[in-house]
Amino acid sequence: MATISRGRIDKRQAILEGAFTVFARLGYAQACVQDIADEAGVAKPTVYNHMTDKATLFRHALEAAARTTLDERLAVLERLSGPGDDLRATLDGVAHALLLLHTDERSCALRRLLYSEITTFPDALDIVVGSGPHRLNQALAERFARLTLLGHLRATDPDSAAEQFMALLTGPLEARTRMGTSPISDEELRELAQAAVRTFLRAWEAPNTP
Amino acid sequence: MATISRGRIDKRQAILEGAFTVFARLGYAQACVQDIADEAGVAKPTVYNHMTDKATLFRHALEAAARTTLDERLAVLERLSGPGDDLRATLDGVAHALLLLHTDERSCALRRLLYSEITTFPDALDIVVGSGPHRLNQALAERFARLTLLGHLRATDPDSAAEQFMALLTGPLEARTRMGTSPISDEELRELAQAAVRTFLRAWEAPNTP
DNA sequence: ACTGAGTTGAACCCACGAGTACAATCGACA
DNA sequence: TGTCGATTGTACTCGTGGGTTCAACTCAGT
Repeated sequence: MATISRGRIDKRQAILEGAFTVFARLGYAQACVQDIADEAGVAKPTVYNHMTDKATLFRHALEAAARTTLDERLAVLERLSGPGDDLRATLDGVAHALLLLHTDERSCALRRLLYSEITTFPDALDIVVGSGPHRLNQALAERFARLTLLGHLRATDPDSAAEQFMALLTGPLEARTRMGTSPISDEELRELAQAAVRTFLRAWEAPNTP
Repeated sequence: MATISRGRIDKRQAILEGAFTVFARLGYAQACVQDIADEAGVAKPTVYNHMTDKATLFRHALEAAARTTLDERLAVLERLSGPGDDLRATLDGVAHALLLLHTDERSCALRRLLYSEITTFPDALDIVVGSGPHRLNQALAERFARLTLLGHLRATDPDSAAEQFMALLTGPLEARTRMGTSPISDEELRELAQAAVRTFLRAWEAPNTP
């Protein structure tokens, strides 16, 4: 088992990472197992030693990548726990960090893969998003609810607030980065974050701030 | 030429439509030309009579579908030309119409295809988006600029306003429709539209409305 | 009826890639 | 050192699908 045979550095991990890399570069159908094996520095039969199928290899690679990016984002949201004296500055920071993660190579590739294979792998969305945007929105809504209790935000639906915050943040990116295929400067990212926060606060900030 | 031989109803059109249907259902790589020919009610060599290649067939199918959906959306934006006595009601109507188009089968399939093949067809984005979101944003920004002159909207960047309006509108959809794979009720669509317009106006409406 | 462009069905060639078989090898552990 | 399981390279089978060929056919326009 992978957890015991540590003699040669765990091949399974290398296979999963290589698989994600190649799938991200070529898409599911175009990627051939030999390429993946090469990318992982492994022989083709070894791949089939660990994964029964190209399809399950794909699923596992997706799952691993999704878990990684979700954890990164949740970590960023932690900053909203400490209330902070300057709400706008805190939100700006969080927004910028989220945009950085959102424009990450890994993240873009994952979204592309999900979009592309959603028809041939209907369960891929459950694998990835089952712990994806939903959990993220939920966590964000939780923070917003707390901010509402502290009198910083309007006392309306925090779920809707979280939904719209993420929309304001990531929506404009698609057009500007050509769906994640062209890079974007850090300044532009920072401006986008500030613009999103500005609009968000104008609409959601509690009217009676002392 | 296709413009002359009208004897048998234009095959070219049937081929393009069939191609888009099959590509949308299976993705580029999985779709085989025979399937497309069957879908179009045409023999395989006929396909190659009109299109030199599977790749160019793909490009032309994308282009045709993109032109269609763009025209539909631009038509909706026309409603913003007549200023209208009730801005919110007008925006609600436009937002709802845009959401309907955005959740259309054709539209979702086009987005999926674009996302999936953007790496193997880097020029696909130019074909589609060259007359896609950019032109739409531009048209919307134009209307917003006019509304600003009429004193309805804040006198700030109309481009940014258009960008954020579209983001507020379409962003929440992705999660709710599971990337366009699960249907959404018309009521929910209407609520989403109103929520987006509410937030948008709170942030962008001119402060001194008589 | 004659011509010619476009269409059709069927068969064909060829490349590519998933998955397997096998003999040789390596590394850990007794 | 000897044994065992995992790994490796190679070579193989086999299905699939892009693209082509060709003879028969259909339907204008004359």
